[in-house]
Amino acid sequence: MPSRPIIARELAEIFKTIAHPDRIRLIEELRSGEQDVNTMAERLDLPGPRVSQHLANLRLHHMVAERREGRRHLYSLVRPDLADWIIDGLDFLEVRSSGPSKSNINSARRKWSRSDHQSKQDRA
Amino acid sequence: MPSRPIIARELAEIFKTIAHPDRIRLIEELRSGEQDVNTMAERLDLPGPRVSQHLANLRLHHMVAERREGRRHLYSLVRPDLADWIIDGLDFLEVRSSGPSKSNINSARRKWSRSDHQSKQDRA
DNA sequence: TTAATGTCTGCAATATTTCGCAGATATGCA
DNA sequence: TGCATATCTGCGAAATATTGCAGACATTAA
Repeated sequence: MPSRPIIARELAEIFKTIAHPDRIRLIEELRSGEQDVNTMAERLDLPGPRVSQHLANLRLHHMVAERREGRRHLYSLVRPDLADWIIDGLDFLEVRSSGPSKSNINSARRKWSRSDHQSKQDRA
Repeated sequence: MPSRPIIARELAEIFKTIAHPDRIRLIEELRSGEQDVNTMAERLDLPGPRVSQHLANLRLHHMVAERREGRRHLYSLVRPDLADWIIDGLDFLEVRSSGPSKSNINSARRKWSRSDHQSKQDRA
């Protein structure tokens, strides 16, 4: 029974599901808690249908859950620590001159990490 | 300066680079140390050129390093803990009936994790 | 019912990845 | 030099992913 190739396939699915800038931003956005589609679309400056599709993708892989309240669809992370694990990937950012600077990375890590979440001017 | 979208792009690059079953198997294979292309191709039962291309992809993103010894090209992980981080992603495997069982996952985690590396019959 | 709001789906165009294979390059040995 | 071994590159076909947009659906309020 070839369990390793199977596990590799499942892991690849997870990575593919996450491997898009918009989806990563959505996941990190949801770190601060449940939000509806429109709010996220505005905050991330993305067209509504696109946000919707990305969320559908994430939901398909059980990474986010949906809950309806009136006409709004509220999404949340099934496993909030998913956001932490993703950020941990920054450790493996290739070191090259053209990339974001160390300070930018650390600032992103700080902004996105664990506990600090003001919702207003942190989208600079 | 929109640092968050930039970081999200870089993270997405990392995820895309890893998001393929063959590449994940190659990375986990390299966990036990430097190996040449042919050995990996045989052990993973993949065509040589394909292994070569995947490794070139990983090298492009500085995840593996190449060293030549005679006519063989030896590859190794730049950051061995990359393999651990990838395995940690198993935590986020969607729980569905058709997926690999919990026991399979844990067995894979055991096989692939930290310290145990016999090289022969662990490809079952 | 009608209108407005919030979100989703379908579709077609485009872009990106993956794959297999033929042949190129590079090294070592006779 | 000529041949075998080890690996790489190029290229076209096929599979997937992404995007924008038009319109559909569902909920609420008038």
